[in-house]
Amino acid sequence: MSTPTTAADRAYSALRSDIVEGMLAPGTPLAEVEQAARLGVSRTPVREAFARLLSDGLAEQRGPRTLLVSSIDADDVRALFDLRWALDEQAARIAAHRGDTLPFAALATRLDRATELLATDDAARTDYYALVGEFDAAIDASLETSPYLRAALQRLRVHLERVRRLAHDDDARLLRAAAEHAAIARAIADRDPERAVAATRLHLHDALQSIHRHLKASTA
Amino acid sequence: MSTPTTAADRAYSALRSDIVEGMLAPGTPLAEVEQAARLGVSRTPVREAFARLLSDGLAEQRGPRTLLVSSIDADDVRALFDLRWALDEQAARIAAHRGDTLPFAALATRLDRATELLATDDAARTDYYALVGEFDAAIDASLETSPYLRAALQRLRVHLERVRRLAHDDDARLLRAAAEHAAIARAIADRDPERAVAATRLHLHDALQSIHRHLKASTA
DNA sequence: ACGACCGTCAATGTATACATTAGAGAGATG
DNA sequence: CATCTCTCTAATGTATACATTGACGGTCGT
Repeated sequence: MSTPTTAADRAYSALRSDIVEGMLAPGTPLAEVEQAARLGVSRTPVREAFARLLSDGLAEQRGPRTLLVSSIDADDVRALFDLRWALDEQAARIAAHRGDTLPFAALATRLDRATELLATDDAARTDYYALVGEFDAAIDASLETSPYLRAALQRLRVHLERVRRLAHDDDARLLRAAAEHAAIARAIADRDPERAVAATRLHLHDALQSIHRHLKASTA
Repeated sequence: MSTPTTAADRAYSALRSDIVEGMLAPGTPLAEVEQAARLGVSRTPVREAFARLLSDGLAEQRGPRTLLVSSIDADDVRALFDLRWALDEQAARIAAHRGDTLPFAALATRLDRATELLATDDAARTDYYALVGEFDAAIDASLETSPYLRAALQRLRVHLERVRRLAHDDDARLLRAAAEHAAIARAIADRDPERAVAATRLHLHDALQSIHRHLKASTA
């Protein structure tokens, strides 16, 4: 009962976490032997993990034989949002059309409550991020009949989490983000696709601006 | 000079082609030993190829240890278009904003000419598909600064080609498709994002309808 | 001193051997 | 006759050995 999953899966999860959490910094070379030793497995599962990271875009190839942790800068964020805009908008539209209204209604109220909490207690960040996670899960559930879109969204989210760690939201931004998320959830709960799309656009616009402000500030 | 690429790459390309072209039918089991023997390499590169096919969505897992060529039916097509709609629309918008106008202007005229040709010479199918390929390449070129969107599009196109082989366009449809494509190209060449998006929507709507008609006809 | 060229070797790419397990099929049982 | 279990095998998952190549450091030339 020690290894419920395969070694390749564990290697992948470990590396992926290390990259997303910044433990393996962008630009770090990924060597099979080194990681195999670190993770306590042979090169074979590590190799498989590297292939998946490459397909995720978490690693990139430089030259024919060297793999690096992929870089992520302000320009990547903009490029990421070019895709996110398309996917989130469509996801919101579909969720409003065919999603289960109940979870979104519940999330809307909980997000509103979180807005109040965040105003007073700044330790509620974790709760808010957990709520966003639930929101994403609710979106995924609504996309049961759109597996391709759902898969694209899930691939995207890994990168977005990386960005989130890079550009830590300030409290004021978090407050507005919660309100924006609540607006999206409510529009979906009301089965109003147009409003859901509009609210999503608003959220993405603000989120991108906030991130860019942050990155510009930390670069300068 | 016999192997310019790695064995894993060749195995992947071969399997991918076989799946897209229908030589490996949906539902066919993919066994490492069998494919290794067929392709004349060891299991290792085949294994790597399988991993990539899985991440492409060209193969799917049934149970913990069996891989099948992924199925594709009318419902998959609808799901595929849920994603395609989002991506193509955004791509058209961005191409109209920042793309090189010249290639699109050239493509527009060539597509119009193809429309005339298709009306008389039905052997011009190949030419038309080649033009669409060039159009896609021009879109990709316009997305140089949006690599995430471009990557998502490229992943999607493999599946679309599979659909195209599944539901062969009839001549009438091809004619309209060429005209619709020309309209998109012209809108992009004119740097008119809104029109490009509208033309894209029109094209996708018609394409989806045509495919569904075809599939319903062949199923019945 | 700076750049191009080249040999070394360490890391990758591939094959194979070993360990493990899922899945097909025989047999038993209701 | 269907279903369930159990076995057994053949395939996968992993490790390792072998082959191959390109990244790095040194040398040479200018």
